[in-house]
Parts: sequence; structure tokens; C-alpha cells
Amino acid sequence: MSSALTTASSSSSPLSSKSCYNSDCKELRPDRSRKGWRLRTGDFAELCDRCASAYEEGRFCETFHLNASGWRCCESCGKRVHCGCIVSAHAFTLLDPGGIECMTCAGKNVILPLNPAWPPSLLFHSALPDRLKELSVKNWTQLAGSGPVPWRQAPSMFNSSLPSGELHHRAPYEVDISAALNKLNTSERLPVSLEKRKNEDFSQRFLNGSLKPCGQDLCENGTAGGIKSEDKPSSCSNMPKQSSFVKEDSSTMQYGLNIPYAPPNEPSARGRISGTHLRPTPLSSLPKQIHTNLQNGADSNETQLRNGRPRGESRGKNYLLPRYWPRFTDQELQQISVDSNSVITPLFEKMLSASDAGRIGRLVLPKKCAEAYFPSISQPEGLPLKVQDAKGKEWIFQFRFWPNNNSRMYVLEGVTPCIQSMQLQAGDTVTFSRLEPEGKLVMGFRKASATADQENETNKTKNGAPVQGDAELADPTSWTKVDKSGYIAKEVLGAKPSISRKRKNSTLGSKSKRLRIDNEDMIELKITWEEAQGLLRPPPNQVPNILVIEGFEFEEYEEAPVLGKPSIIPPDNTGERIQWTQCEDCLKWRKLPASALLPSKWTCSDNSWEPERSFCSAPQELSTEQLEELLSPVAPVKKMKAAKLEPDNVEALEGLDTLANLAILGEGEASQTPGQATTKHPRHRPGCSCIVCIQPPSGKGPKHKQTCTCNVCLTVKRRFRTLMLRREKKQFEKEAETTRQRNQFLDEMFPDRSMDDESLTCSNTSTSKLIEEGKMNDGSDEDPNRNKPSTSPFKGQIDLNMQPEREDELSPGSDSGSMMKMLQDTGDRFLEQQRSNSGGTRSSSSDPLEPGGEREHKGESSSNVIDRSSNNLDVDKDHPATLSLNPSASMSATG
DNA sequence: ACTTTGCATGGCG
DNA sequence: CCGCCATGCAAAG
Repeated sequence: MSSALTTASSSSSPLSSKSCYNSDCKELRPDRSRKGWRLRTGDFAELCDRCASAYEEGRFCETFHLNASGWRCCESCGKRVHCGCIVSAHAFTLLDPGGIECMTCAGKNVILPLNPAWPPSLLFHSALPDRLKELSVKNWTQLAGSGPVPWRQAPSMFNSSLPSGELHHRAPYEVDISAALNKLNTSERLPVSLEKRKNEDFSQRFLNGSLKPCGQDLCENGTAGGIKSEDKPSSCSNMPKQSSFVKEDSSTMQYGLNIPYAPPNEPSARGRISGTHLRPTPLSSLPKQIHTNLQNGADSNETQLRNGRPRGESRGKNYLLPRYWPRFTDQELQQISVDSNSVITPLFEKMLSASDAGRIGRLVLPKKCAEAYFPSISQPEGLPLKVQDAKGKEWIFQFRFWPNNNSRMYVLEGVTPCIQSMQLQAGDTVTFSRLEPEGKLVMGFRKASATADQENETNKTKNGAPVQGDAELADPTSWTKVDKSGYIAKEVLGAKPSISRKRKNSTLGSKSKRLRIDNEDMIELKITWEEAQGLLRPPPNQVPNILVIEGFEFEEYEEAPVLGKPSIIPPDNTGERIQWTQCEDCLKWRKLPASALLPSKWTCSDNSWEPERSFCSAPQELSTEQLEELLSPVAPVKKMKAAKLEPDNVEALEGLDTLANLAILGEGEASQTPGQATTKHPRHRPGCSCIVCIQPPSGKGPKHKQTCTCNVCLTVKRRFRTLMLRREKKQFEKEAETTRQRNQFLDEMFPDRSMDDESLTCSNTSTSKLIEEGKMNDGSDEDPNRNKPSTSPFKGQIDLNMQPEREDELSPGSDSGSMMKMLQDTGDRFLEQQRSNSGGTRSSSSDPLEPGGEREHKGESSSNVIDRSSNNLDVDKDHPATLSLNPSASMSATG
């Protein structure tokens, strides 16, 4: 496979202690050797001065691997980059369209993982926004129980669902497990009983991919510049197991996942680099942390220092029950972060039991959490523990334990005042995090009510986005009350906290739950990525950087964005930055300062900026015309801005461009006048361009013939075609799955085996073809960005109603004769199928809709008003965005 | 009599 | 079957 890998450093067996680890180097290393890349053992390659210098200066491959294979050129700057060994593993990033980019270039352009794991569903994605959306909405179930969601790097985490066979991916961030591995060296194993644990078992999670980074890291670092066959996945899978049982010693080492949270003040390069390497970020499902470490070998010590925290002797054996996994939202994290220099490490959380919240003032701590994250105590009396709440107030609790069945029961005593101050009760959740580098413990909370509302809302309509009609949105300056992570507390299904006397609400179990929304009935309740985008606002007092990625503008925040009520921010031509938003009650549009952060349930009464319009009876300032203008497609939007529609382009879009466009342009019989409020769906607002809204009410409107090519029909047909194509693709993918996994690994590690093409080819040739076709059809696209090599062929032409995972779907804007024919064909098939199978189970995600017929809203793309200009984005509400989608946040763009 | 403390019990995963 | 932990409960204050 790759001879390049058998490089010097690739010699997997450590050389004699005195020789330079680089086997291409004949020198003996001096007594004081220098560290190179990290090895599987957690140690670092011991290099002689010369090699170490080369390594540190990034010249290692140039020096020693010059003749090895695996050299490629950066697509952006053309620089040669070695892509075939461990040393260079982080020096490049794989581009979606193929090719690689050196980190310098990647860092400039990207804040997202460029070497994603490419889960099957992503294999065909080329447009970044789509990938984002994909990431945001895929694997929802995997989000369950997942850990903190780093808003900057979140995209990577959605890959945690990758099958175990995909352990090959490189660590999303370099995970500093060196310390853990040090322990590995002293390797103390856990009791067998522990090792046997399934599912929640640390090792199990490792194996199934959720702890991939460590595993990958292990692999990567353990293979010292090359991969030997025995080092490949199999060995990777073994390693984690070991490490997962490594016991902690008394050092300051921390195990577990790094929190995928980029310190705001960290050099962007670092953040980006970590981002670019990310991939399957395990959602940090495990609250334990391993600090990110991008410099091989650079900071294991730092890590330890940073986390100066005594460890219990049994800490290493911890794996936490999912119910304790921290599910902080980025918002919560952000709020906790008092000091921008601090990094928050979510540790764990616990739902308060009746006794916890009771007057006794004892909070029972999950044993493993206590042992993992709190100081180790040997006396039952324990220690006073200083804990800071999210407001910065400090509390001192007694952290102690009781002997219990040969074990311990850990409690925090004296929590009553704190609990009361937070107004918590049984069912609410307290969260524990640590501020780095101070190591300060921070206690936060999440009200069950907020969670309940949130979750209900989530599951009813928005998938976690506290938008209109949602429960109270957490006041950004106050406590975080909203859990956007998509989980539902057990109580929320019942009648609120009232922890039943019955122990452990047996019906629902003690685990947090997320109502499944992947059924047809719930689809209409989902929020789209696009909509979610529309809810994101820069954090207070933050001016986002604008990045252009693949032709799309993104807002990049140094801090996590916050959620707000959708609003429209018109162009800033007067110097007065304002936004328009709609009252929840009277639906009148009100003008507010653009900087105002609006709660999801904003009403006129909240209008403190314009007292005379702080009640619903006050007339609307905007005329219908003005509103229309505001809502018009060319109106600037707040969020994700796809390639702009120039008036000239309208022609090109005629007939087949996105539904949204058509609807907005008022073209076609079914379209609605923009600005005209629709009542077709509660979530649809004036200007909503989804298929539901652009159609006349049930039974009304013209009949559609089979040959009809109106927007609606075309859309329906297109969607049907999508469905069919998807089915085919699915089938194909299934077969190719195994191969692809292997290939992905190989491709990523050994690009010289022409991974780009191969992965596509082996995955789905028809899809590739379609992509090709899409490229060709892109001729009418005047998007200036399309010349960018790494740009998706669909940019600017992505249909709102397409499925995120359907990049193979042609944009209707790129009309052609064959396209029309295809639509016709699929449309016919659709109609046929409809005739013969009218009540059958239908795929909710690509449910064909009958033109002009009575329909329910089943997951159509209902673009949020504020997001209308993003109608070129491939958004599908079948893939709701979760607000824990912090990635989206970081990717938001201003209009 | 009431509260606090430390431990025991047993349901549950 | 075993460990966790929510809660019961008795002793101590």
C-alpha cells in the first residue's frame, strides 16, 4: 500500500534506546534526546537534535521522506505536502472535491473539519454548507447522551456514529492522551467485571467509535510515521480498550475526551487546525477530558499542569453512565465562561433527585463522577470544595463520602443554599464543569421546565431551537435554562418534576430521553438547519468575522453564538443598524436595534426600545410594501447567505430554480405573494417558500396535469426522483459500506492511493456521475465563486428542498433538456406509484407531495423568513438542525 | 420534638 | 449478579 509509510520514523519498534527514532537517521541521539511525534505508548519519538529540529520546523518529511510516496500538492498554494506518514499527518487536510490542502491554506479558509470522517452519507457531499447541514442533522440519535457540544468544532462530532470499522480516522483534535498512556504503561487493569461492560463501557464506546480520537491518536502516534499492517485498525481497536482501563495515578492527568471546545483566545490557527483534523468528534460523550493537543508531543506536560488535579486511585476506570454525560450547550458553556481566557470543561451533570433537592442539603454525587472529577478523598469527612456558580458566586460544599456496601457514596453537603439560590427542585439538573486552566469547579444548572419546554418544543416543532412559541429563552446574561441538546428529561414527559415517590421513575427510567422525531408525524415539527441558522446571533458584544468558504459567507464568532428570535436585519445603509421582528402575539413587525438579542417569544411588550410600540395595539410601522421589500429575495438576510441572486440571474432560474425563489418571485400559479402571511403552518411566516406555503389551499387552485411543469409539480417530481435515487443509492451504499470504510482509512492515511476519486467511485458511481452532470449543468450558474477549485459544483444552485445528503441531486436551476426529461420521467413514476400505492408507508424524508392537494406539512423546507436568501442552500427540514449545532453557529453568516 | 448525620436498604440498570 | 444510588431510618445532637 504505501511504501511511503515505511519511512524512517515508521519503524514501529522502538529502536535501541540510544539511536534516533528516525530510522533514516543514522545518528545516535545524544543523551538528551528531543521529542518528536507521539507514539502509541504515549511517549514521544526520541530524536536526535537534527531530526528533532527538522520535525519541529516542519521539515521532517522534506528531509527524510523526500523520495517516499505520498507527496501531493496543496490545491490552494501548490505547495508540496507529504501525506503519507505520521509526521505529516497533520500537515494537510483532505478536500471534499479531491486533493489536499496544506494547513496553512486550510487554516485560512476553513473552520470546519476538512478531513472529515466521511461517513457514508457525506461521501458525496461537496458543498460545505451542505456538509454542515448534514453534520448538523445527521446522527441525531447519536447526539443522545453525547457530551458537550463545542460550538466551533461541533461539525465533527456528529460523526460519532460511525461504525466501529471506521476507527481509522485521525483524531479530530489531537487528543492528548499521553498522560493516559503513561498510565497505560503502568497499566493497571480494571476488574474484569468492568471490562465486560457493554455499551456504556468506556472501551466499548471506544470501539464503537465514540472515543475514536483517542483510538486514532493511539494508532497514529503509535505508528511513528508509518503504518504497519499490524498497526492498522485492528490494533487501534485494541488500544483504546487498554487505555480505557488505565488507572489514574495521583498525577494530574485527565482522561477521557477532550472537550471539543476551542478556547476563545487560543490562536486561531490552533483552533482551526484542530478543526481541520477533526472528524468524528465523539461529542465528547465521555465527560472525561483529554486536552487537545495539536503539537505532537508538545504539551503533555502542559496538560498535566493545566489540570492540576489530584486523582483518585480509581479514576481511570471511570466511564460514566450516559445520564451523567454533560450535555451542556455551547450557550451554557459560554455563559459559564466568565473569563474569556478560560476554557470550560464540562464534567458531568446530574438530575436532582428528591433527596438531592430536599432540605437535607445533600447532593448525592454519582460515584464515578465524584471520583473522576473531584479531589480524591480518603476520609469520609472529605474536603470542603469550592464551587463557583455560573454567576461567579462561590459556594463551599463539603465533598465527602459514606461507606456503603464496601463502596462509597459520595455526597456534596451543604448544597441547599446553592440549590435554593438557583431555585432548583427535583428534576432539574445541575451541571459541573471545570474552568481551565484555573481548574475551578463551576456548577450550573438546567431547569427541568426549561428543558421540558425546550424539549417539547424541540420535538414538537423545532428540534431544539427555541424559536417562536418556545419556552422562555434563557436570558443570555442570566442562567442558562435551555437545553438545546435535544434531550428530554425524564420528568418532562410527565407532569413536571414532581419526582414521584416511586423510586426512579420506573416507567421512563432514569435516563434522559429524546423523543424520536424521525417519524412522519413529527416531521413537521422539525426545524431546519436553515431556520436554526436564523436563530443564531452573535454573542453579545461580539463582532463576528466574516469568512467566505466555498462561496458562502459565514460569521465566525469567537464565542458561541446565542439563540434569538428570528428577525430581519435590513442593509445598513443609514448607519442605523436595526432589525425587524415579529410580535408573537399580534404578528406585527417591530423595529429594534440590530444588536438587541431577542428571546424566542418576543412580543410587543418586550419592546423596550420603542415604548410607543410596546403594546400590540400600536400600529405597525412597516407598510405592506416595506415589509414585502424586507422579505424580498434580494433583501439581505441575517444568516447563511448563499450566492446572491442577481436580478440578472432570475432569468436563469426561471422555471426550475428553487421553490423558494419561485415563490418569492411570485412566479407560477401556486406561489404566494411574499409578505402575505400564511396560516398554512404555524411555523410558516410571510415569505415562507416551502412547498406547503407556495401552494393554494387544499382543493383550490388549478388542477395539475401529469405534464404540468409548474413549480409545485416540478418540485414534487424532483423530490420523488430524489427518493428514487436515494433508494438506489442507499442500496449501493450498503454494499459499498465495508469497502468504503477500509478505503477511507487507507485514503486518508495514504492519499497516494488516490483516495479522492476512489472513494467516490467505489461508493457510488451513479452519484459521481450525477455530480459530474451537476457540474456540467452548472453552466448557467453565474456564481462567481464557482471557479474556486474546492467549491461545490452546486454552490449557489442548491435546492432548498433537496435532501442534504442528496448532493447528487441536480439543481433545478441548471435546467437542461435532459433534466426536464428526467423530471418528467420521475414524475411519471411518481404518479404511477401514487396510483398504485396510495396509502403506503412513505419515506418521510422525501415524501412526494401531491401538487395542489391537501397536504400536511411533512418536513418541507420551510425557510425561515430571515433566511430566505439562503434559499439556494440545500436545506431540508427532514434534517432538522439542532441548536446544539454549534457548528452552525460558527458558520452563520451575516447578510 | 426536631434536625442533622451516618449508615442501611433495596430498586434498578 | 453486582454495583449504584435514592431514600429510609435510627442515632446523635
